[in-house]
Amino acid sequence: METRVNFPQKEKKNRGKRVERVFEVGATLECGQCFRWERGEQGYTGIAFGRRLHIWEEGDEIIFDSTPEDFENIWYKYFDLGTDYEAIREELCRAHPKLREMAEFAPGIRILRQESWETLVTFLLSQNNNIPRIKGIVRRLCEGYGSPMEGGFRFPPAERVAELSEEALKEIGSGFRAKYIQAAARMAADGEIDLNAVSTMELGEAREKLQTIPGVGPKVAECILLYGMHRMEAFPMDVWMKRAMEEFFPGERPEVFGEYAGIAQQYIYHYSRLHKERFRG
DNA sequence: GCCCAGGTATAAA
DNA sequence: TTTATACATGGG
Repeated sequence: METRVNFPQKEKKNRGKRVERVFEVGATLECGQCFRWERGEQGYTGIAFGRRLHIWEEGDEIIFDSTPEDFENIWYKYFDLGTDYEAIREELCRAHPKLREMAEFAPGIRILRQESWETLVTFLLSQNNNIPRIKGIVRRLCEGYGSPMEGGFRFPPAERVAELSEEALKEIGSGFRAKYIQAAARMAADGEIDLNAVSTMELGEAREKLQTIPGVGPKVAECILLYGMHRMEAFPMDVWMKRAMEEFFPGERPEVFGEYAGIAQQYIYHYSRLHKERFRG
């Protein structure tokens, strides 16, 4: 069963034939915020919240190969379809004109609402690692220890991961990060950290709490807040972001972007990766 | 084979 | 408080 959702392309006034997309599937799923989506011959396939989805673009339409129930209950929220990104982007670009040039490379990028536990684990794996390899480790973790479901495996819950030995976690290729995953799982399973509670804490308090998890530093904490708890004011800052910030917004702090700093960050990050050579130092 | 990866913990300056 | 180094591994 398919759910067809129309996202009309809009002619942007005063800018010739440039179009504004409010949802670009590829940019959204390949901008380094998620690790369980695979590109196929047509579109992408992935699993989240125990459901599998095949999604692709057809002209102005986004096709969700799912039941209407799953679309309403899961994917609508997962892809944050209730948020008006076009309005936010316009507001951000008006306040920060230099951002406009960068945002134009991925105007339809969206911040996913991923599961917080999965986000914690995948970004623990991200440290000093690369995206293809992170995806491989996550896939082996799910295939080995996630409960089987139609067309794949669920992401294993903290209680399940907490049972695994450090050796078992190394066997899937996590390397020195195995001990971090194990500690995080135990903390989450024991209730030493309540991710649900953290998601609603005041931002500074939430950052502090997340960084009590071994292996979670300022960057990973920010990724968990933005991608796994939908705190839009969070601003993950890696080496590429720092260079891009220095060039486009010298002397500025992430806070200048306000309550939607996370979206601004995503435009800047995407741009800096498309222009690697420029920011290679 | 070599280089590097959406960083962090730890030690040293 | 700032700066340097190890870390496990395999994709490119």
